[in-house]
Amino acid sequence: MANGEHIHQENSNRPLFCLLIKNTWQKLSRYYNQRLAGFDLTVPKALLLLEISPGGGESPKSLGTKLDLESSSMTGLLNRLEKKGLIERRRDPRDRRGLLIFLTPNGIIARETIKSLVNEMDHKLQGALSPDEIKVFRKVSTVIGKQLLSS
Amino acid sequence: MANGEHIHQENSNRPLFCLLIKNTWQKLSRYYNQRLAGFDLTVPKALLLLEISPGGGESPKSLGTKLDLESSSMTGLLNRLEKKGLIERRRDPRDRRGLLIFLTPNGIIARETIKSLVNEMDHKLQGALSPDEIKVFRKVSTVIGKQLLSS
DNA sequence: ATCCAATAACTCGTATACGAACTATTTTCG
DNA sequence: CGAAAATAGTTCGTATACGAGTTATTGGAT
Repeated sequence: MANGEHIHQENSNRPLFCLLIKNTWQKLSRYYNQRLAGFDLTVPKALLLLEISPGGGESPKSLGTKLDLESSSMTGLLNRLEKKGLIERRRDPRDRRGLLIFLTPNGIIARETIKSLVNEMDHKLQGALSPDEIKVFRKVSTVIGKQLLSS
Repeated sequence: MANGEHIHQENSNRPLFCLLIKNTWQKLSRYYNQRLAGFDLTVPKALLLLEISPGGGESPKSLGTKLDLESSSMTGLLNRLEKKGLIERRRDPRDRRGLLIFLTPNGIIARETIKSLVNEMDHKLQGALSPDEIKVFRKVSTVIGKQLLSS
């Protein structure tokens, strides 16, 4: 009886946190990808485009920090966006190791489209939930992210 | 002024829902993967192993439904687990299109290890949050998942 | 000045996931 | 019964992400 299997009152019905979050992300991702497919875009590409300010001039490193992506992941994403003619890589004149990323005219257009599309979807989600619920959800997500780093 | 850009009071500082959830999942995933690496496992493999009851005898289809994975994704996962000697595929005698999945003795051992490891991690997370917060978080996650299907 | 550590980006190999197309069965129906 | 539709798994091509290792460049320490 004291063998530990009743110490935490068993997750019985509840799915593991891990699976819950994985599934939420997967569903959200599929949903967004469907809607972005018409523009020949995907969630990661769209999120990156949104992160590049129309003025441009940020390094892949800096963008990767904002999106929490490794540099090797950035390289691939930037390659695909460059091939589609939405962004441009330029050498950083002040540090020739680095690059500066700029949106092309088409990239700027795409970004605007994505922006309203994603905002609309965010808004729809918020309509289905109370402000309090959203607040708690945001807080818990943040806590999870931070909590994991310190253990 | 009435041009719509102030209708929803701008997400100003808040990251988009999409990015928030993506980042939460990514961080969680990295964290779990690090801890599972010692067993030469990964999150998707671990979640699948947990889903196979020690008695076995479920089809890939059914397991895929529980994990919300396409059959093509299941094939790959099962291949990797089979190669590692943790599961076994058997023909379903009652429907020769189908398969039945069983844990090997090593698979059963691995599953037990994962189980306590994952429960422990779940527990730790729950310790950092209030029961109410967890409840709301679970609810919102569920709502998001369901909401997206119906639009 | 020179040598070594740090940094930015890239390459490579692997795992994950999807969708579309294909194969082998089974089921359904005319 | 026998053809057509449905179903289970697989294969294939693509996108994403990681980590380890590589190259080029910069910066620091001596």
